[in-house]
Amino acid sequence: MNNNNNLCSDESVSTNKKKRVIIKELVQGQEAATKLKLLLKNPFGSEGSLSSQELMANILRSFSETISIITSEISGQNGSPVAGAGNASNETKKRSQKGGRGCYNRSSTVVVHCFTRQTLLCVRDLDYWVWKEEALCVRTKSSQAWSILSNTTGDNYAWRKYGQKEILNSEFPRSYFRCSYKYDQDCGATKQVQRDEENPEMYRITYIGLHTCNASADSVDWESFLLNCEASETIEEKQYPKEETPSDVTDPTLVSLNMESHNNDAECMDMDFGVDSLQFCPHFPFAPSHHCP
DNA sequence: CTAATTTGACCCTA
DNA sequence: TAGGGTCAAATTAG
Repeated sequence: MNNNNNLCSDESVSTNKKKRVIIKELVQGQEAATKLKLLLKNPFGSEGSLSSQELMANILRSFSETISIITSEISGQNGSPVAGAGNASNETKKRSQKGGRGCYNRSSTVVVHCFTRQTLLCVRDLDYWVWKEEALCVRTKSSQAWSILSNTTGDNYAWRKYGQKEILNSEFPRSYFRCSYKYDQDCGATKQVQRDEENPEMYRITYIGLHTCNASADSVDWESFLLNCEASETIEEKQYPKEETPSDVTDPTLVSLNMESHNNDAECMDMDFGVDSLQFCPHFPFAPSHHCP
């Protein structure tokens, strides 16, 4: 009885919190859109004001955040971003009990999430992003997944590389990263990084799962990250550059900053992707939501 | 010495 | 059975 009450209460608090986040994001998006409108009237802007590209990035971020929250609510993944991810320590125990490597928990492997085709549809009008029309299927555990093209592998998160694979018919290997706090804080976020075939200077980065760790980037960090962006880094030839920690990220020349030619975001959002769990706007360079405690 | 990366093996899905 | 994702021992870096 008490447990039920507590559950209802927790659920109510969680729902209210999400509503506040949604409202906040929409208000921020609205403010950014208003500024953009004024900026279009006065292209030179005032000193200290954000550029149209930065404002556009803010607007997209707000939409992405809001859509992510709403869609995760609808799909019933509320509050537990990655099925199985929260059991990292338990899985470790299971593994050690079994005593073998690569022992998968069948019950936690539920969804094969294919999303490249959807991304292709969404960005097909962009000269800047040219996606190969090959199937990219990511084996996930009921997690959200989204993909970006960027000239840097760094972001505001700390990652630990745990694998690298040669990919069939692909010139470049794919690297696998997990959140550095996977075991400390049961964070199940992972990402895959691979040089783009057609633009070898760019990295195709696929984020899988949401961060549940306390080390996640908030919007303020993201904005400073965006505003402090510098020129492109030199890409190492032999290996991917080592992952930057949150303190030494210097080059976020973001994909969203190259979106001038894309003026059809509404179409992007309204598209019927045919994938129930699709929960992202692929234009946005970072994870659409990091709902950390 | 500790932490991070590399890399071959193992396992799962299509 | 092939291809890709993950593990963990070995190696390297700080």
